Amino acid sequence: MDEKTEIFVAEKLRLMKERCRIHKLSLTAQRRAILENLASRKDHPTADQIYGAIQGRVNGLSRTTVYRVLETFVQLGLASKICSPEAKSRFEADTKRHHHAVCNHCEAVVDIYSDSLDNIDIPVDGTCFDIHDFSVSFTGLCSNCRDTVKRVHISDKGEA
Amino acid sequence: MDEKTEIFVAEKLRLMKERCRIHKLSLTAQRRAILENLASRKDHPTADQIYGAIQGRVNGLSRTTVYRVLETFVQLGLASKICSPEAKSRFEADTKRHHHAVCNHCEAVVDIYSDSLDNIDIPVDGTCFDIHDFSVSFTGLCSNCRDTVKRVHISDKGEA
DNA sequence: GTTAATGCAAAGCATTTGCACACGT
DNA sequence: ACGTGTGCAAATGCTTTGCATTAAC
Repeated sequence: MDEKTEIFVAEKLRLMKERCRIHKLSLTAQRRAILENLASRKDHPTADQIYGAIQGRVNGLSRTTVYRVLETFVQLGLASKICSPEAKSRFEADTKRHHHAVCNHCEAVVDIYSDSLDNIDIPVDGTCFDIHDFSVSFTGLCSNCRDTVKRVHISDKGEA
Repeated sequence: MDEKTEIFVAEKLRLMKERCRIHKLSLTAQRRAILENLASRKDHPTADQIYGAIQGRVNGLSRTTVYRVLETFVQLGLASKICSPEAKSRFEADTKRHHHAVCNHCEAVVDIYSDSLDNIDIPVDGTCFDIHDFSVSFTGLCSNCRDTVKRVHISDKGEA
């Protein structure tokens, strides 16, 4: 683990303490271990992969706890959840390029058509990825839910 | 079903016949019914929702077939698969805005950081969606797989 | 007639839930 | 002490698989 990662992990742990205090959540060994593992890796692990990585190190850690703790972290804005292609899928017949907006509350998906989104500049980055296609995913509240729901989660995107 | 949808469905069916002929796949009643249902709806149904919608209309249709046929459609470029928030999830500790590239072959996920992507113009469209955040998802081949794999699937994005 | 597709039932994973016990504050 | 978090085991839900049957070309 390089120095940069160590600093990142330390900062995450600090932030967790702060958020837990604010929301009156306990600082358990499991939460610490899970956050430490997640923050120190560069891949995008599933709950089960995190469980596999630390089950030896935390006495009697259960898979259930990993699932629950990760969900808590997402609520606290300490982690993000991204979806995986092997997952439960939705389908659509429209195969032209277009984009989606997903409601954080009711999980409705709406299509977005936009020339400007279709033509964004694709950055040629260092990963040597051979890009075939792309799409933009928006998250937020749909027109039905925006009036009903005050606040969906506690995250404060953009910092730390 | 309005006229525009009817035309879309008819065109999809035509395309299916063509693709099936090219790849020597059978034109079964199930495939027709599933494509017809998928193409005529504006939502983003799960396999199960499609099954529920047409199980009465096709004699003895099985859930398994719906799963298999949808997968075939994706391979043929007749449908797209999008991931759903209720699905198998991956997590990451980085909650700053960034983007992802997912390998079509090994399903690896790599992070992409780019100021230009972070600042794309968000179209103010007619859906009244209250957008909280967004990210861009790229699909293609990662640096490992690009050399190994010739062609991942048969889709030809951009037409039809 | 051959080859491919379907249906069924069972298996496989990922994830969630209920409840008793243990831990953090 | 109090309330919350955890572990366990069982349940749930989505998806896949094996194999015999049936249908398409």
